[in-house]
Amino acid sequence: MLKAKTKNEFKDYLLAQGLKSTSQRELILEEFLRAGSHLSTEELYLRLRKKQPRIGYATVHRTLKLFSECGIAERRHFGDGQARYEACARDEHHDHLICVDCGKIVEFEDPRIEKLQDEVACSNGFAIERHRLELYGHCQDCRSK
Amino acid sequence: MLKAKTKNEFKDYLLAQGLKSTSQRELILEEFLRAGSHLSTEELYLRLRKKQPRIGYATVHRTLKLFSECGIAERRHFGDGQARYEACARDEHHDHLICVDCGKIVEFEDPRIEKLQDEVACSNGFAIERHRLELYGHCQDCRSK
DNA sequence: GCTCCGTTGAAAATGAATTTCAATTTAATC
DNA sequence: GATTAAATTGAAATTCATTTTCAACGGAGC
Repeated sequence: MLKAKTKNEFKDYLLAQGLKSTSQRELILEEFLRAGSHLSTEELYLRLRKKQPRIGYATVHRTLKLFSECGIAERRHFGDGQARYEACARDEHHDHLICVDCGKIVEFEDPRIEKLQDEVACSNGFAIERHRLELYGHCQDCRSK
Repeated sequence: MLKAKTKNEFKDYLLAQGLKSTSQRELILEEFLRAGSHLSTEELYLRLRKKQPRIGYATVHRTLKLFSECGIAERRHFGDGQARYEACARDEHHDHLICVDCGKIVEFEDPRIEKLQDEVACSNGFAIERHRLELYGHCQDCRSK
């Protein structure tokens, strides 16, 4: 199962860095994987509080940072002022469609676009490391309301 | 001249909104147009202070907000934690190449990419309003160092 | 000039992200 | 299981950019 694999990955990372495995870290990873993507620190914190009211915001924040350091999560900004974290499968990449009305986020990937990006970068003398593509608009549901 | 046109545009906008034309607003627009794009509030504020030491940060901030309301400037985030404003020619659009080493920002546009974006959005039921495409990498200069 | 009302600038407030620090917990070692 | 060194936790404080407040000021119509 994917989640179990990710959990092991995380433990390995902690071990390798001389960091410790704690009940909070396990709980946060568990909930992060369960909750689905694009959560803000605040949102994850509130969800966690329901299960473990004594957990601290700082711990959630630090643990999410750990996740992104070890490649389990990626930090993103979609323009509402909060950072959001999404679980990332290794070696995969996708971009986002964001509904400006309801906030829905849809993931997509398109190799043709990626190819053109490389082309453009190359002709400007750049070697691309990463990119960000976000399409903002109105989703089907919101348009038919 | 383009700058003069933009200045008139701004005055018209102020008039239309029942807002006032002030020496600060003129000065800020002047310097904004002179300074070239992708400035943060802080950077523009510091430049302005050299010419008019009594100008306030809040005024610069509010005026930049005005610019983006009336279509003279666009607000962007490139991931360094500060908003940046760029002068925008009407009906034009471009994307950005950002060097992760030296911070250089290069603008580009590619209709082929735009077309594919529309395609993707459409097939997901979205009507695009705007998009953001940023390519992060290493520029020629930084790679040859 | 007078008056109304928008603007300014300094300071305070906000909001998210991050850091501090004393108390606690982990995990390696005895 | 006890000891110990080092990492972690959570509450509170801090930081940093952004935004708002408010009293003094200034623009524009009368």
